[in-house]
Amino acid sequence: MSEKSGLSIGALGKATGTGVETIRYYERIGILPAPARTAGNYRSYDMGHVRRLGFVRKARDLGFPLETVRALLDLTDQPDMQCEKVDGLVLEQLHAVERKLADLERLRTELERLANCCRGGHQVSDCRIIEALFP
Amino acid sequence: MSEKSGLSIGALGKATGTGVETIRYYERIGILPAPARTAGNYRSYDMGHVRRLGFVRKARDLGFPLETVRALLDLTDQPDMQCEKVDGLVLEQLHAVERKLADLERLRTELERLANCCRGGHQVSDCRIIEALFP
DNA sequence: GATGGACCCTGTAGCCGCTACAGGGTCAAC
DNA sequence: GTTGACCCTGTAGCGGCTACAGGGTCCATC
Repeated sequence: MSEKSGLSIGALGKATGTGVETIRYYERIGILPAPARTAGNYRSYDMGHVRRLGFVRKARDLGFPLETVRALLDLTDQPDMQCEKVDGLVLEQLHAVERKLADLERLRTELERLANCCRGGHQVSDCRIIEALFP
Repeated sequence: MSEKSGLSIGALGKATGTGVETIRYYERIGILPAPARTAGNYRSYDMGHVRRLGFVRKARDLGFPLETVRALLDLTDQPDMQCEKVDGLVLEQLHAVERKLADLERLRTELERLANCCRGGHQVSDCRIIEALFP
């Protein structure tokens, strides 16, 4: 992989903390453009790919679904657009996270109650957790 | 569906708030035992099924993975066992929920920061959100 | 007894975002 | 020339459903 300083898929993976299979997957679904190939048919990535994949990783780490990542990438490809849409996508994701947080907090409360209603030492036939789970 | 007062799959679904396809799926993977059949090959459920599926629904609503639900069901089928295992499974799920909560809270903080660093009115080429997402 | 519509049956494929093979090819070092 | 690390394509699997397609059954109404 030394033709004109391109990165191999493994090197790109290391540079961005992404698995090789994931990179190929991103290419297949059009998140990452297909790179040039070497004579031996190896993928050869440039710095644009590193940057783009880094963007994808960060957005994914923030929980953005791939479709939203795709939309964000489309926006970065149109630098003259107004950026309200970017803002909207981020707020939408923030609200999604807040909804999930609220759901999980309810869940935690329920599970704490459940855990406290029986602390072992019984037979299953007598266990209040099991009782509580039956409707 | 009036042979000996059995419930049809649709009736069981309504009684437990479960989709018909989901019930068939639970049967396929062995979460719900296969019921009797009518002369016309319709599934015919009894009160044991209603109770068991209700249990599954409640556990699923609490976020228990199906494999854990299966383990809980196995325990209810052995009423003479000590119930420490039940307690353990609940605590494990509680901890899983707490881990997810911590992750999501970090995410929310990040997203709030991101949302506040640009409030529209720019061009995408100038947008600090996009900037912040590039590594 | 014919018809219509609501329900049911099986089997298979799709969703998301990867991940893990199988069965091969390529490349650099020794 | 042989090892061993990497790469290639293609396909299948994960969890937990959900959505068909292409049929069969049941019951009420005419």
